[in-house]
Amino acid sequence: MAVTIKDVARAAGVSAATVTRALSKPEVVRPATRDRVKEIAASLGYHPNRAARGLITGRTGNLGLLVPDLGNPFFPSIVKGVQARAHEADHAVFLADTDEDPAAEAGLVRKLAKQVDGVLLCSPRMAEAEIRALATEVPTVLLYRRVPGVASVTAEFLDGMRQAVSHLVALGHRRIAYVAGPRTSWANRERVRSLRAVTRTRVELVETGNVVPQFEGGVSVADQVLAAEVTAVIAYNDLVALGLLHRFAARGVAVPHDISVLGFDDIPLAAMVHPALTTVALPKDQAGQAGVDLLLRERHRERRELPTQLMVRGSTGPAR
Amino acid sequence: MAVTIKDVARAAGVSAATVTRALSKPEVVRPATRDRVKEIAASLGYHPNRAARGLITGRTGNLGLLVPDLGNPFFPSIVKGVQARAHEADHAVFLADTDEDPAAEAGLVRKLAKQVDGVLLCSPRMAEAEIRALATEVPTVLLYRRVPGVASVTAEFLDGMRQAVSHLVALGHRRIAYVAGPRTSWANRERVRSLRAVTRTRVELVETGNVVPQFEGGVSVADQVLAAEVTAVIAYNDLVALGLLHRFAARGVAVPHDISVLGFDDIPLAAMVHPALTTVALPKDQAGQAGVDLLLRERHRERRELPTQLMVRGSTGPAR
DNA sequence: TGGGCGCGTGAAAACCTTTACAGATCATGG
DNA sequence: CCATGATCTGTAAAGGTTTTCACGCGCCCA
Repeated sequence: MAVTIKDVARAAGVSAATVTRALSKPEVVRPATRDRVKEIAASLGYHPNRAARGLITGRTGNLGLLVPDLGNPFFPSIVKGVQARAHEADHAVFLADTDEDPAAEAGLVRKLAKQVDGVLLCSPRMAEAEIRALATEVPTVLLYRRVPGVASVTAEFLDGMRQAVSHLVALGHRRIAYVAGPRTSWANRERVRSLRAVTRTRVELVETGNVVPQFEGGVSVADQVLAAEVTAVIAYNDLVALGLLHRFAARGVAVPHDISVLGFDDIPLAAMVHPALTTVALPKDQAGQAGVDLLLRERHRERRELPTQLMVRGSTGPAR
Repeated sequence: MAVTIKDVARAAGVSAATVTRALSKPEVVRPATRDRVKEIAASLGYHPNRAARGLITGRTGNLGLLVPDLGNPFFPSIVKGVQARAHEADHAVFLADTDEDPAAEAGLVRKLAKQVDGVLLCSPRMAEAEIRALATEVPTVLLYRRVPGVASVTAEFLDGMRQAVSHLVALGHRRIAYVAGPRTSWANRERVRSLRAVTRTRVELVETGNVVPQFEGGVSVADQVLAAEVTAVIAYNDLVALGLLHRFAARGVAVPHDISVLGFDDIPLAAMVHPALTTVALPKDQAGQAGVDLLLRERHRERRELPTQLMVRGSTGPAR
């Protein structure tokens, strides 16, 4: 079986207490003893059993991370950021994919709650009350969602939207469509709000119905967008924008000549297609890292808002 | 604090032993008692502390999953499959992204090893000897790699390659390039092997140097491929193929008119671009699920090989 | 009516670690 | 040389759960 602290203690001729001290607070044990214990522990390949340690310290060294859909390349980027920072801090991360199912979220978190020091909820779709309840049960940091009293990392949507609309306006666009994401998405509501604030007088805004935040969502709503006779369209996210692009191409609509398309997120894919997608880049790595920092430093109510950046590529051009 | 088994026991007027039995082996406790305990446990929101349970049972209810790069959409698909199956079996999953760094892999696994019932190594890049060593320390299942004596889930590369080459040959291609992936990738070696076996006499094969298995890898090697004067190119994976497509478009090379492009994996993205990518679909969800099954059922030496399927789309056509 | 059996339950030990507390050792100053 | 304090180490309890063992009760059969 695995080597325990007792094995080390016996081999070193000391008590278990001395072993644990030698390893976790070296300054309180006599140097000679400490070195001997450390050496023996190493030679035996001893690693403290984290479950046992967690039982007594109440800290597990684990983090939970919830994402709505790993199939959307936006989320893997965040996961990578979380991972990197968590591993630096010697924490492991539990990942759970909720498949865009709001009902599954709370249950998954509660199951994880017992074995983590905190959870990162990435773009959670559940109700605000639920989140608030959860936050009282386990240290919680929200990524891309804001709930009063709960720590969060978000991006400057308003500024991002301003950049996007200014860009389109400068290109002569005066009638713009917005393809809305999931009703349950805070980010979607936030984008709509920003968009309305930013377009106010300069631009006529056409809002479509809500779509699933995926390629298929864009495909399915593309014809409606064309029928709306706009010269530009802003999509809830890049995946939806790519869906639009796809359907436009199929219908022989030239981008950006006939219509300009603008996305949100800046997933790696956005730069790979033809025409490359103009999009508002949101912080991903940084958001993940900031989230972990907040969690580990126990900043339970802090809010961080990271900057956004318009990436101008080939899918936007002068209005027809 | 959290609700413990004692709270439930007290509330139900029974001992802790009865509570644990009512929940984990319901058949041994009197129905009336069992139902009452279950009801009270539920109303109190009791979930056993997994650390404490793990301490005594030696099972943690956790799985470890290692992937080389979550940024490659192939891996999130596998992760989703693993997740789904693991959650069904009431297991949580630790995810670790190694960033294509073979040196980091073993260390990450060893850190995880203490707190999981087993690990899934997805396309591990480390040396075979290292994997064999790891497999003696912790139950291990390999995904998309084969090592003697270690359980694994792979795909029928040979058959997939046969489908791909037959397709190209039928279209009149006689000189085909292969863009190789990482030298450390078993999948790459396997693809080369299959390709050589399958092309033997019918086709002249041109192999390029190794590239990173990403979009950039395809971009960087595209001009070499053109210089090789082939009529078709098979890429290590879809991402590389998309890189080729991108560079070809930039150089004004028409696909599939001037050159046919064929990928491997069938990531969701492959169907979203123009022209859509012809590719050999590898099982992703199923591979993940099969891996979890092998791990949980303790089939420590079993091998499973899942079928592959050529997806013919727009990027392949008759040879010029 | 009494012995035995089986079912259902409780008490206690075990898992491995950390930590508060107490004890031991040693040096120093009186 | 002893008392005092400082430094180091050991003992024991605690954390939440599962499991073994034993006990009590009711029932059946002789």
